[in-house]
Amino acid sequence: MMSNSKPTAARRERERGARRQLILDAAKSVFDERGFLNATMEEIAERSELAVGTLYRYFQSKEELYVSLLFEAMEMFREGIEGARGSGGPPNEQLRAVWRFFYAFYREQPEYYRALMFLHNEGLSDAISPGVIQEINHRAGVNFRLVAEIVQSGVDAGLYRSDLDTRGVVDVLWSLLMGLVQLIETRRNLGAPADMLETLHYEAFEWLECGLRRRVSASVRAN
Amino acid sequence: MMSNSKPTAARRERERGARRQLILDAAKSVFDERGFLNATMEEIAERSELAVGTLYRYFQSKEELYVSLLFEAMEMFREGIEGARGSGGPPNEQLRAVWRFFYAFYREQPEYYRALMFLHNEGLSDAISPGVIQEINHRAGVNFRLVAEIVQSGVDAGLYRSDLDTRGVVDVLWSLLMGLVQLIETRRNLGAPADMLETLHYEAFEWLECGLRRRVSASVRAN
Amino acid sequence: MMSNSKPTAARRERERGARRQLILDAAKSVFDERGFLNATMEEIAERSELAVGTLYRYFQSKEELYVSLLFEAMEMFREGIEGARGSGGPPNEQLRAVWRFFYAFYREQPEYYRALMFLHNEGLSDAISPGVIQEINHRAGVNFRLVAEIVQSGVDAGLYRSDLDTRGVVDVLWSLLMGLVQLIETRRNLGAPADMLETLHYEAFEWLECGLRRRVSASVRAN
Amino acid sequence: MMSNSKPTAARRERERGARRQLILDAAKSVFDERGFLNATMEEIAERSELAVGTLYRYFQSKEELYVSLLFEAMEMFREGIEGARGSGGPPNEQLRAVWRFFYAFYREQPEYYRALMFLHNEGLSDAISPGVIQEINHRAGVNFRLVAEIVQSGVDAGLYRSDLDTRGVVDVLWSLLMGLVQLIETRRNLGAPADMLETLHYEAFEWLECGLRRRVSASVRAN
DNA sequence: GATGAATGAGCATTCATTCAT
DNA sequence: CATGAATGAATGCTCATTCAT
Repeated sequence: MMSNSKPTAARRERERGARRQLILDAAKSVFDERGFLNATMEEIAERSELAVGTLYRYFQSKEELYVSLLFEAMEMFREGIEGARGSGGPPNEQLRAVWRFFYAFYREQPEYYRALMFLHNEGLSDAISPGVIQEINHRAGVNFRLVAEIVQSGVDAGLYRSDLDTRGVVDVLWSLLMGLVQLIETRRNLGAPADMLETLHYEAFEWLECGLRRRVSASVRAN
Repeated sequence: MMSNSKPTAARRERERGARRQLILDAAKSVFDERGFLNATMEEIAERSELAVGTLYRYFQSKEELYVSLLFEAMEMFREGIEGARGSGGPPNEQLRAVWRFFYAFYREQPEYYRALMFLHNEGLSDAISPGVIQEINHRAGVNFRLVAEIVQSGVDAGLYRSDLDTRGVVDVLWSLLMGLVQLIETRRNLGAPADMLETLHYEAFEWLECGLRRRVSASVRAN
Repeated sequence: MMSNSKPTAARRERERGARRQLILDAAKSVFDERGFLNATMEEIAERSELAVGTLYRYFQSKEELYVSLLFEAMEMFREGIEGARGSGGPPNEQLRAVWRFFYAFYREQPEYYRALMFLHNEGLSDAISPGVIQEINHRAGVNFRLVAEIVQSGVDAGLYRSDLDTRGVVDVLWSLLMGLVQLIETRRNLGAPADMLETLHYEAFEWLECGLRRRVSASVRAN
Repeated sequence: MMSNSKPTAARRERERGARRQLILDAAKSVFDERGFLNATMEEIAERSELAVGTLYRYFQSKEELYVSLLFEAMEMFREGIEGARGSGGPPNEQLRAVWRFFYAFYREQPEYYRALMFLHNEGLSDAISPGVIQEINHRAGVNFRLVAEIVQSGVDAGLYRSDLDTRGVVDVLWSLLMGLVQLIETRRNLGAPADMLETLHYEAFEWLECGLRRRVSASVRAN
């Protein structure tokens, strides 16, 4: 019976988590609407119905708040990847499913991709606590590893070349994804024709995936 | 004959061009050192030994000045691509040479890549005159077309699949390049291990290029 | 009999005093390290292992906490003065001993001098409870009176001029001390040469003390 | 004839100086009313009818603006000292005149004394350009030297002891002045009786000055 | 055309203090 | 009594851009 001897501590923990999420939700909507630079901490505070100072009790800086959005994004990535992996199909199909998920996720939540690109800013780590950076690195590592395991299972199944650097394959897949997103958005930004992302996205995968496969007989070589 | 009826006009034109270049050179060095956000128009003015106001007679805004750096970058890209194409080797070698050039150019002038990524910023066109955007689009189009012609020549030579969307191939190559650069720089930024760009870069091309080739006999298909 | 009718009350009193001292000790070390402006109540709370709110149950404000450090400083002054007085030497030696003590105390605990100078801030009394101000005034009065008694004993012994305003003498001594400290620290702050405090301090006393003495015969007068 | 070839440059220089003085005047009145901490750059801007940004084109920081007030204060000190020196009286009278001037100046412009005490703040130099610190040091040096020359002339006249460290004498005089000001203002601040500054100020000088004099015959010595 | 002094809106961040538990 | 999360007002400073000369 003598259970929950510290009811306050537990509730506090819960409330802290809830409030943190409240801020993150407000932040997501503001950053989404205005972009990082034009977003103001004041608006985030208003939208979360908290005081500005409270935001800073949960996040060290505007940058840290922005980057913290990636925690949930990466969690969703993980779920998507595990979903693709758990589908039970052959490894190449799993990989294709991951790729499709990446694309679908981008269409649904493009702002997360902007936050991902934000990580590219030099000197970012000055504004963010080491713990957050560590967490980002950790989650990214987990996700990359999950996809690498799919590739590895393709190798094990004799489907992919046995000399593949599976981690490198994932890096390349990810790079291709981010690069495509960037290209398409840049074109739209500059008013250049930017159609066909879907097709391009699909084909790019096929081309790349082809290079991973084990050859039964040589393909045509010009030299 | 050789009409020099307007010597002043000609000289003026020349001086204007020289001064414009002066500004661009100063801008490049400042943006390079400080990044776009931390660079100030005042420092660029000082370094070009011109007045701040003069900068605005040549460039509509800080953004336009930054983006204008891409004119020369794209010219260098063009030269690199034409160099690869003029090497006389087979199309796949030409393509590989282009890819190597991209990499080498990044190593030498990484700041141009940052300016390229800058184009991704939403709402950028508000700060830039249409002419500049047009010029960027034009030059990009030229370069993409040049590479696409190499791919096409590969198709014509029976080396690449005849159903290739050559323009799409170039988009994918370019996306892969930019994505890799971004990934590597992000990792460095976050203190994550970020070695092996060179190898990765090389392999990524091989994998991708493989998917472009015409198949003599089918490779292993799992399903 | 030994009434322990209110053991809790007594213990409470003791605990309250101990906790108060705990806070003062933490405050001293924080103010010492950071200075008044850069010190935060939060850090003081952490270092005393108490909650921020608790600090405010003992001290009305940050200012009051800072100024309250002077209680112990003034107690130490009192001990120093009484030590000098109890040495049994002639009054002028006692006075010199006081002066030496002032100097030694500054060398050991310069932060107390900063708190003393802090009293100079206009509008300070708004942030401090009257009781604390009263206590400061009281202790200062006691100390000044003690020194004044030494001067008076010098007068009584025929050593010092009989028309001396002994209280004024002490004011001047104290002012000279504080002024010297300020001058030396300002010079150090501005990177100006600031040597010789010790010598200066010593000589200043001799010059001043000389003016207090009863003249047996006139000294040279120029006019 | 060909005179004033650069009238614009000259006028600009003049205007810059005038505007700088405008700011200093506004700053003096605001700092005077509110004290350093409660003064805001915005109010100084309003009162000088300039934009906030303009203030920062003339002064690097709020601190630098405050401290720059001392330029004019020190100039007034210099004039006062030279006036005392030029009075033609004997050295001790000149010194007394300097002392009286110090006192009068404090009564008229007590805010300058607060700025002088401000120099005591640790870490001040971080907020002030080296040039300003240098200038402060320079002007202070000039003034101290001028007073030291008076003392020296007293020594030369056989009035003061020949073993005097004249520079030290001035340091002590200055310290005594600042210490007295501080003591009196502290007392007023704490509601303690703080009368008699004038008398005290006068007597302090007499006592101190006495110690500088050459003795014709020994005064009473107790030991 | 060139100049460069002036502009001034805009914003992240701090921290002493409160008060519900 | 102790707690410590929440508050939110308050402010120094930047810097792209303009425009009178």
